[in-house]
Amino acid sequence: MRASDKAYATLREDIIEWRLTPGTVLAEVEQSERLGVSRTPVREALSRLSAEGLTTAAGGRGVVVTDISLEDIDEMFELRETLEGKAAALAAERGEHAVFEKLHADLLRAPELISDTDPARHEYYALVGRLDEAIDAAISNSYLAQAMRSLRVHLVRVRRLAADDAPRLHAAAVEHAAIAEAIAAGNARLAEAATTMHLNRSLSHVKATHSQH
Amino acid sequence: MRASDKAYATLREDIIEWRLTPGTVLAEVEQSERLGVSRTPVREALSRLSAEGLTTAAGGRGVVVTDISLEDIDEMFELRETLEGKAAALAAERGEHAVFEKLHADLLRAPELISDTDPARHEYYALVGRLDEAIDAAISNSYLAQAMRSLRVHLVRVRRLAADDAPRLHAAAVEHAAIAEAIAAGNARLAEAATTMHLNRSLSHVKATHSQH
DNA sequence: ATGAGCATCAGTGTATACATTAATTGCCGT
DNA sequence: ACGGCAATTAATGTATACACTGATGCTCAT
Repeated sequence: MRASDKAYATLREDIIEWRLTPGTVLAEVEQSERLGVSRTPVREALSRLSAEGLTTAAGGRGVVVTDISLEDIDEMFELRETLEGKAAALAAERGEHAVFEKLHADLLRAPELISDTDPARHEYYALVGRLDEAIDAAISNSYLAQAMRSLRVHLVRVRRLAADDAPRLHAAAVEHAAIAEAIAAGNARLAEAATTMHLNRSLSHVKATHSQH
Repeated sequence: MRASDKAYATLREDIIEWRLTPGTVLAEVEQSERLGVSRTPVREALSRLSAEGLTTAAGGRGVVVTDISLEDIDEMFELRETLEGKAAALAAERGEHAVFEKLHADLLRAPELISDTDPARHEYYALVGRLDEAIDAAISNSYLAQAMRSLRVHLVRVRRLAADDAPRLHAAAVEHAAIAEAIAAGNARLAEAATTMHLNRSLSHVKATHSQH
C-alpha cells in the first residue's frame, strides 16, 4: 500500500468519524509526523480530500476540515432527491428485474439483521450498500453514478451525526424494500416516488435527532 | 501565479482544446520539461485533472487523457437534463425576477452578437455564461451548483467537437431566452420544460455534426 | 529455435532540502 | 496608548535526489 493511500484513508476515516472536527486545520508537517510519512504523500492526500470537499483549502494557511451546517444538509438532500430519484427511475427501466427482486426479499428480512448484537449494524448497512451498487450498475450512466458517489461521502458524515436507532432502521428497511420492489416491477414513476418518500423521511429523522443537540 | 496553477491551467486548456488527444499518456518528467517546472507541481496538476475526470490514472504508468465516446455524450446529457432541469425549476422559485428579465431581453438581442465578426463568439458565450451564473446563484444550493460545474468541464470538450454554426446558435439563443423568460415568470415547470427542450435540441445537434466525422 | 529467467531501465513513489510567501509579533513613531 | 511598519518565523510551494516497482529485452539453456 502506498504511503499516500494510507494517509488519505486515515484522514478520510478520521473526518467521516468526526474524530477530526470541522474547523480543524490540517498542517502538512503535523500530519506527516502523526501518520509517520513524509509531507509529499500527505500533500497528495489533502489534495484528494479537498477535491472531494471533505476539506477546504484555506488560502495558503493549510486546509481545514469542512463544516456541515443545517442548510448544507437541506441542500445535500435536495440534490440527493434529484439524483437518486432519476437513478431509481432509470434502474426501473434498464435494470435486471431478478436482481432487485432478490434485494426486495432480502430487505424484507432486514429486521433480523438489526436485532442482531452488532452495534454498528454492519450487515444491515452492507445490504443497503448492495442496493446502492445494484442501482449504480443498472443505470448504465457513469456520470450519474459518479455524481451520486461524490455526494455519498458527505452523506455518510451526516449519518454519523444522526445516530440511527432501531425503529428508524426498521422503517428505512421497509422504504428501501419499496424502492427495490418498484424497480423490480419496472415501474419508473413508482420507483422515483418511493425514493422521494424515503429521502424525505430520512431527512426528517436526521433533522429531528440533530435538533436535540 | 504558482507553478502548479500554471501547469494545471496549461494542461487543462490543452485537453479541452483537443491539442492533447484522448489516450495520450502524460508522463511526469516529459510534461515537467515541456512546461518548464519540476515534477512536483506537475504531479499536483495531474492529480487535479484526474479528480475532474479529464485524465485517468492508468495504474502506476502515468495518466492518460480521458476519451469521450458517443455513449459518454448520451450519459452526460442525461445527467445534465436532470441537474439543469432541477436548477431551472429552483431558480424560478427562488431567483430574482429582474435578473432573468434582463437576461431574457439580452438573449433576444443575441443575434447581433453572433453576426459579429468574432469567429470565437466570445460575447455570445459570455452572455450564455451569465445565464448559467445567474441560475447558479439563484438556486441557493452549493452542492447542486458544484455538480453542474463538474459536468460543464466535460461539456466544453464536447462543444469544441460540435463546431456550432450560426443557425444553431440563433436557435439556441431563442431556447435560452425561453428558459430565462420562464424563470423570470416564476414558472418552475415551464422553466424545467424549456431546459429539457433546449438540451434535447443541443444533443441532437451535437450528434448530427459528430456523425459527419 | 524457443522459452524462461535475469538484468537493465524507465517511470512513478517518497523523502528532504531549499525558496517563497503570508501572518504575527514587537518595536518605533506619533 | 494606539497604530503602522518591519522583521522574524512558521507555514506552504518547489526542486531534486533517492527508492522501488514494473516492464522490456537479452541471454543462456534445453
